[in-house]
Amino acid sequence: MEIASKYNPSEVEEKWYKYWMDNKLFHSEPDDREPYTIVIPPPNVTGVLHMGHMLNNTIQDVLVRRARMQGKNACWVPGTDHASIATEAKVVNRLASQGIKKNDLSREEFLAHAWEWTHEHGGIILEQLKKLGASCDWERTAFTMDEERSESVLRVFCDLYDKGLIYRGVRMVNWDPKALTALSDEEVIHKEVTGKLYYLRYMIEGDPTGDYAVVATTRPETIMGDTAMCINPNDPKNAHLKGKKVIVPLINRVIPVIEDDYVDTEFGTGCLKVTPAHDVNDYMLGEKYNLPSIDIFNPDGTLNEHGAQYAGMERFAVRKQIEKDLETAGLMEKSEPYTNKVGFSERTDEAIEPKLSMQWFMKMEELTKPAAEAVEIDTIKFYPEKYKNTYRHWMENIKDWCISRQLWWGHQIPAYFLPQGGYVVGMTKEEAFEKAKKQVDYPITIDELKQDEDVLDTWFSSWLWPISVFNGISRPDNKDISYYYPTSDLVTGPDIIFFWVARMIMSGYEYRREPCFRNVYFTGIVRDKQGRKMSKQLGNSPDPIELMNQYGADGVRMGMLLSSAAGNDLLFDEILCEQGRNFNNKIWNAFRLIRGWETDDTIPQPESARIAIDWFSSKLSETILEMDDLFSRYRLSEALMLLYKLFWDEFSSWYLEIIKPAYQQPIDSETYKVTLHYFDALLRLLHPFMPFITEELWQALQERGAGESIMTVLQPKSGERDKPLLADIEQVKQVIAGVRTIRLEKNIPNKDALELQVIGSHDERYNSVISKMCNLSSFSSISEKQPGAAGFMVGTTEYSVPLADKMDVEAELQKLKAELDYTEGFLLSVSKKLGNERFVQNAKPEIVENERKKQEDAESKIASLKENIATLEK
RNA sequence: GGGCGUUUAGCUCAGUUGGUUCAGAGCAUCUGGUUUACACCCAGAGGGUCGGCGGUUCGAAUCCGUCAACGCCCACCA
Repeated sequence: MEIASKYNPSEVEEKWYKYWMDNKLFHSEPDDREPYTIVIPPPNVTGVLHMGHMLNNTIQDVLVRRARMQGKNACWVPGTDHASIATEAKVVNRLASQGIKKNDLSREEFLAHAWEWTHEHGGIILEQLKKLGASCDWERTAFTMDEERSESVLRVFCDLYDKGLIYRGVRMVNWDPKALTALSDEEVIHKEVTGKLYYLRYMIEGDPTGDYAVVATTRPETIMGDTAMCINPNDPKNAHLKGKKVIVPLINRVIPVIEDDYVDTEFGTGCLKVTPAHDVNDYMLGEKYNLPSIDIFNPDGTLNEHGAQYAGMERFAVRKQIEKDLETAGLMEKSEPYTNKVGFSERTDEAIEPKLSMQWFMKMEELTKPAAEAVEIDTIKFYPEKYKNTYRHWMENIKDWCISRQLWWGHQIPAYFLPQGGYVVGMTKEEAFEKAKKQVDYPITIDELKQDEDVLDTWFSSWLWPISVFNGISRPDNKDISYYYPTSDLVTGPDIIFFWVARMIMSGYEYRREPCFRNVYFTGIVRDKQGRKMSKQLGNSPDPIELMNQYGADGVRMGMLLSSAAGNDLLFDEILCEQGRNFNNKIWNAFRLIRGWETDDTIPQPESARIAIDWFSSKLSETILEMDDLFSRYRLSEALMLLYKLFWDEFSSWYLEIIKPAYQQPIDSETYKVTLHYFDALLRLLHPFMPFITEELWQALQERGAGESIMTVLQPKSGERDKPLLADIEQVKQVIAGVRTIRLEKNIPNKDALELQVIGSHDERYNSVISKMCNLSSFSSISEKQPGAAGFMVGTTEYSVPLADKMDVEAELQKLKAELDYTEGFLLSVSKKLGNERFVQNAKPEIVENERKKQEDAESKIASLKENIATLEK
């Protein structure tokens, strides 16, 4: 069979993915095995795959495939999120490009467009995940707005309402004037903005001298909403204002001066304008002192009728205009450059307007108790652990969650307004009607009930995800939820620890009385190699599909993993995908080599092959143990690197080179058989990381039955480890490397056989290996080094190769002297240590013993080095 | 303003309870090598005052203090 010298991923990837699908190898049903469950962090339904998804899903796939190969019943549930605000924004934009305004459409018409968009773009991302090799149970694909998940959301809403945990009320909320909706605190990003601090003059009412107070503010456009001025009662410099009234500039409205020690006397002039409708703190002052509240903004951020002459203008335009007008009127004392933090909408990047409005909220305090404890006592473990702090801090300072959004795309709130005020909450309109009839004492018809127009925050459906994907809300005792829940691992980014992770933990305890997962692995953020976040604007994000076409899915998976030290941001560099591709090729070619050998039953197994087999068996066991440890700590990057070295260095460069028969010679069948077995084991270890190439080669390794797959065979188990043998072979490698170095330095081609001489203790057992790897003509033990020989030391044993005329005495002397120098220095430091009585007394005996041995070894090494130098200098 | 984290080779990172020749890995670099699996390769080599300073200790990359730089999260000082 002729095999290409380069691995071509595109030929095999599609084939095997289809094979896995056709044979339903990703599908899971409850059985008596131990379950292993992951729910995917659902990507936006209309999103496209980016590098963050690549990383996240590669990790999940590695974990799932490994669990499956450990004999667990692995189930990875895929799905998508309706992403209320993001999707609605996209639909609005598309409509706008067609000249249609959202307001011109009815709710039903708009939703029809939104569903059309969803069906058009939805699921693309799931198809892209397939290209990556994701072994999701596609039969379980869920969508946060499909029937089942929607029912879960409504049920939970009604339930929490009945429990008194959901309430409706007027509160100061974060208002996004572009998206025209309220947002939760978590959706607001505070950014530093350089602006101005304006000092405004508020004339004192009835003061004959024309005296005034000066107020410092960053938002002069809100003066129309002022309903008081506040000073600190203990502030002597403003004491004269006590009990006075002042006049709001430009609009000449009279407002009282109130006193509260909230005011910082050091800031500005110590006078604070109070605008209860447009500032959170002012709102609290307003509540405390019963001040009127004047809302001067329309929902879109323009000024309303309270904006006087500025009505209809946009808020930032007003700021500029009012600055001029104040100057003209002589009411602007001064302005100075000022930097402060302003909240922006996470989605629209619009400056948030604090706004009083009627919204639905969820009480959080009760829910946090079991959730906070679970993480605190490691019932749910965080990797890396540092995020426990972040989590704890948020939990301890939690505020009620604003869950209503003034949008259409999402789960419409199941609350129904009654004709004469008030409302009822029910799963359906019919249910609500039944409740309404009991609640009111006047006759009503079902048509008089009007459902709340608002929808729920997207995260109100996501927070149920680990339960709702198994229908555990609507049918709490079903077979799936009982089997798969609690899920095992969650893989996600730390940026959604509050949005999602924390809330899932809460809902898990509220609805299942159990943790929703055992471990949370937080990935880092994918950045470019200069450390910049990947973004569309910068254009620094490679197209994952392109990458996979270029390097193969396995290559890209490896590239992602290699760069992702657990919990750190990763600086993605395409060169790592190249490394991944090269590794694929290495595996491919090792296979070609093995596959090309003819076997012969009649030839005996060479001694060197027998040693190599024993050694590699131990090496394999050792690696498997280390892998287990690394996986238990989610150090996937290191686990892969370990395998990489095992395959490339230990297996290819050492094992295969030792057992390799001479050119066009057959190999003994015993060695061949074991080698195939090792190769098989390596493929199985590699499979979670590189599913495609390992399946391709596993299938090619021997005849396989229909539907058989490497996916479902077990991981190799670690066996006996012969530690002395492992150590011996490391010595042997050093001897071989020593000879190779001599060849390189003296320019001796590999085909010229060399004589190797040894002075001192040497283990004869491995001579066959050394001879083969070094092309030796003879191996002899001598008592004194010959003058014309190049040498090296391994431990305290000296090896030398007689070179006759090729010898460069000067160079050899220099080398020896340098080594003598180093060893003498080393001996000095060891002796010093041993000469220190306190060391000998205090250090552990084995440490001291070790130092003694080091001393002896160094002394004997120095002796032989000196001897050699003397011989050469003759 | 508070909290957390990071700082080790040119780059990206390991380094568990302080002690084995502990200063490591991969990549990159340099040198030599192509009829005999793989140049997407093989063999070999160079490269670091472990961010600075101070302390504890017989002994510090590791523990403590302090400073610096960078990053992240949280916070109502207008």
